[in-house]
Amino acid sequence: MLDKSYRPQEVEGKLYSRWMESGAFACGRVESDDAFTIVIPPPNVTGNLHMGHALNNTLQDILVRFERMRGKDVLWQPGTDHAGIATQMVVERQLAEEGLTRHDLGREKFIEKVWEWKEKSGGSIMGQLHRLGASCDWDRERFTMDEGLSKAVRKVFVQLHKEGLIYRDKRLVNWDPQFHTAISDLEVEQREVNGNMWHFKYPIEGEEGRYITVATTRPETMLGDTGVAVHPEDERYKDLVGKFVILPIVGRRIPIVADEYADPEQGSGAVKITPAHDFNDFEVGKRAGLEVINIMTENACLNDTVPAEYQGMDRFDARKKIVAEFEKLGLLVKIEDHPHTVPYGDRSGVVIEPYLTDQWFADAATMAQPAIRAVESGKTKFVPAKWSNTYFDWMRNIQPWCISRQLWWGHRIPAWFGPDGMIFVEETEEEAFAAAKAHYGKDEELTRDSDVLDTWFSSALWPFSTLGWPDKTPELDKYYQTDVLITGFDIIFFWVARMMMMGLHFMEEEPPFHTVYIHALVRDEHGAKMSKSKGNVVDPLDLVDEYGADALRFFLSSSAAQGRDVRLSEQRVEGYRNFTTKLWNAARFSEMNECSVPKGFDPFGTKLTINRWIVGEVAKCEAAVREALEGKRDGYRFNDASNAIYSFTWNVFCDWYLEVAKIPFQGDDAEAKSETQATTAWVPDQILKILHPFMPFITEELWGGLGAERDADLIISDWPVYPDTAVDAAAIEEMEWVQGLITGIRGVRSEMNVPAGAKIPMIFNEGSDDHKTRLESHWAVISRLARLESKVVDAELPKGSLQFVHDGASVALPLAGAMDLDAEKARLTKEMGKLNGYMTGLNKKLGNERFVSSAPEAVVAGEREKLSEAEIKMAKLKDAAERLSEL
RNA sequence: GGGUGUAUAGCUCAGUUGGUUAGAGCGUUGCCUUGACAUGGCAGAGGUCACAAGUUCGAAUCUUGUUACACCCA
Repeated sequence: MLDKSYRPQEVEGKLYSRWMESGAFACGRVESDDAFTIVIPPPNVTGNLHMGHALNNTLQDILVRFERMRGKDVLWQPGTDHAGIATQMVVERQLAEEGLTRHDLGREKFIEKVWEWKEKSGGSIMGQLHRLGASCDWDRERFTMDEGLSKAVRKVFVQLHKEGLIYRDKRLVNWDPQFHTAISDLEVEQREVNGNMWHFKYPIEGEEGRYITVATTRPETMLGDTGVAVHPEDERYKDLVGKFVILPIVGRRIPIVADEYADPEQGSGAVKITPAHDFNDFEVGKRAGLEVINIMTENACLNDTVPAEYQGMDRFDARKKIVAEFEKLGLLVKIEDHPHTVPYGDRSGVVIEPYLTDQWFADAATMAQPAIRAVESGKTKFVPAKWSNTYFDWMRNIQPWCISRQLWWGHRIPAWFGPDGMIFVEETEEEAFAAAKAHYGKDEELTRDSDVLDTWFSSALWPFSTLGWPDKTPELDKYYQTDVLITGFDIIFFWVARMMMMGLHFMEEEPPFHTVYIHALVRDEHGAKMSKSKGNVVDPLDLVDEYGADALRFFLSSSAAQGRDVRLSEQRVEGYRNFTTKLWNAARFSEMNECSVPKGFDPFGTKLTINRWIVGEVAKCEAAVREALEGKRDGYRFNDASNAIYSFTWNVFCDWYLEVAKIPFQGDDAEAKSETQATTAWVPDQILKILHPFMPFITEELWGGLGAERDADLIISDWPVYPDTAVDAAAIEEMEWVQGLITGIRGVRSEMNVPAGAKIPMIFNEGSDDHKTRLESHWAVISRLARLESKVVDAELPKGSLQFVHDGASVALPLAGAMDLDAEKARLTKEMGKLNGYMTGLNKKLGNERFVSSAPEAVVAGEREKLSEAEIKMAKLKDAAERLSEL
């Protein structure tokens, strides 16, 4: 006998271990050519499970479990990425506690330390996914720094380099002065700050007393100015173009140039040009042939190109000193408040410095072309489709991708420098030496590039590197192209775009997935983004502890409507916990009534209407869930799927079927009883199957706990397939009629304050023969659920009855002296008023010549039908009202 | 500044190609400890579908504009 309620804490761990040990999660378990593959968006190895992961992985698990039950060979590929900066930070912080820096250890020792950390505490998020029930193929777990994946990285780098798609260049990059590394545009956060605009006067050479005023938000960079630009059309400065200014403090003679970058409307219309420290200035400098003077060190302090008293100074201290100096010199015109955006490193949180260095770049613009075409042609489609615009926008304006990082932790760039600076890019040191020998004609000493690659470079290979590429493995053959990538919109650029580029380039132009499903952000209950600084972060594992993994999962999937953020609501999670209780108790009911599915039971050949009806409802529910999860129509609709199984289970099966089934259970018709017992056991089995992808734990527990003999765990059982004959439309219509009658009686009773316990008689008039047959055959159900004591058909109405109309028949509940006449009159009047409004609308519509002539025939006929039904109802209500008035 | 969205019941949200008396969950009100379940049952109240114009026989749904909010990019 089942306990009174479901206790997730006691079963989740046990079931998860059993699934893992049984090999249920493993790919290749079934012989099938039909593969279904999802690669997990690899979380940071330093990461912890947050709500976004919970949503992301719940959705993946739903599809994976669904397709697994449908007999596909499913691979859900798990793993983590090595998170260059984040991981290096974690380990450096540990070292700092011992008073050490990574430089004290040296590169090799430090990397050893990182690996130690990774083995000991990295990837804890993978274990946290177990708590959610994620059915990944854990035996295949990968890490972007694994040897196999590193081999893929080297091969890709070398090949792209040979194809000219990776090159070394001296360009301005986003420099993180804390981590001493370049970062990509995407790792820079533009923050709105309330800054200032300083206006400085620069004296014109040879024109005593004449100045040109420039405005800047970054005074300290003036030390690196090598020009002043004005707009070529700007009349104010036309005569100055070609002349020079003497840069204050520095004393450098720098030209005034004409360039359209200078905006005459902005400030004074003249702009100082610092090519080494500003992206726009760099371009102007290139056009005008200006000198490029780097004035900073990698710490963003001033270097020895600046006057001695500034050397070694921090950039922000220098700013103050420069401004003070200008003021002293009488060259400070004014200081304005000026809100503007400032670039910050998303990891370090410090202001990013445009910095001129040698870096490796990938030619993203070229590689983006096939990736754009793949989405344009529909080879890969985004769900919701609107995200393809975001993708296109970015891809069409893509900048060179800076792929080198001045870190120690990561894939070291396979490039070696010869004594003369010649670069040899090869997969191994031996090959590099061989190449050098071929080049120089003798052995030469080579130094390996000390930089590593951007983490996303290796993540971009994830859909094929995890399958064994560059080796031609059977897995690669079978599981690539993967099916759907499920991820958040925030990494469309970081990851999706780059996987597309790499996949298309290295996998014979086959994109890595046919569908990209972009899910929403999980916000807090007030709709605010969750963040550590706000302190509104909810730990999904706390919710799992309290309500069970199934409740959290169901909340997430039922909230995952396309294109809308998920607002966390603990109350709703609780509601889905209640749903598990409901399901549990339905199973208990089945058990208490000794229900089981006998051998040879044919659910589609039942005799009783109630059974034919519920079997059809099961089939309808299955179809709704399947269509929503197949994703063929409108992408994946997790909320629709969840809601379909939820409302079938609760509002159809529990609320109606189980109540109705009590009749045969308590009656003497042995045949009816046994058929209903079989059905009452069969339906929950179907619910367990259909619900399993969403709520894997309780469904598996009930599957094993209902005393039935099972061939296999639910997780690997077959998804149900029903014949077309499963839906008996006549049975459904009949039961809906019965339900409508019961609901009608209950409504009138409740509204007229008939005591809930009172059993009352019913007079049923003017019904069709079908109605009468139904009334007769379902009387036991109707009388029980509507609490009726007797029925009379086509009889004289006694004075004082509650009345309503059901499907054209008149239903009266005689209460004799017990009823409140005025209340009943008021009720009927209200009812007629409502109906009248409805009929007015219909009449107006049907009276409109143009509606009748231009609307489809079926629509017009439908409206006529509605009207005639309403007219019949109205006539009967009027009768009832008149009869009341006679009293 | 450019772009993309969103606006439907007190709250959170569904509403697929234009044809419903506009739905759900939560909350709320009344009744009910009825032999699966009070983490429950039954019934009810609650909406000018942001605003304005337009297309159409017909608009929550399509078009345009306005307002508010959100996000992305500069």
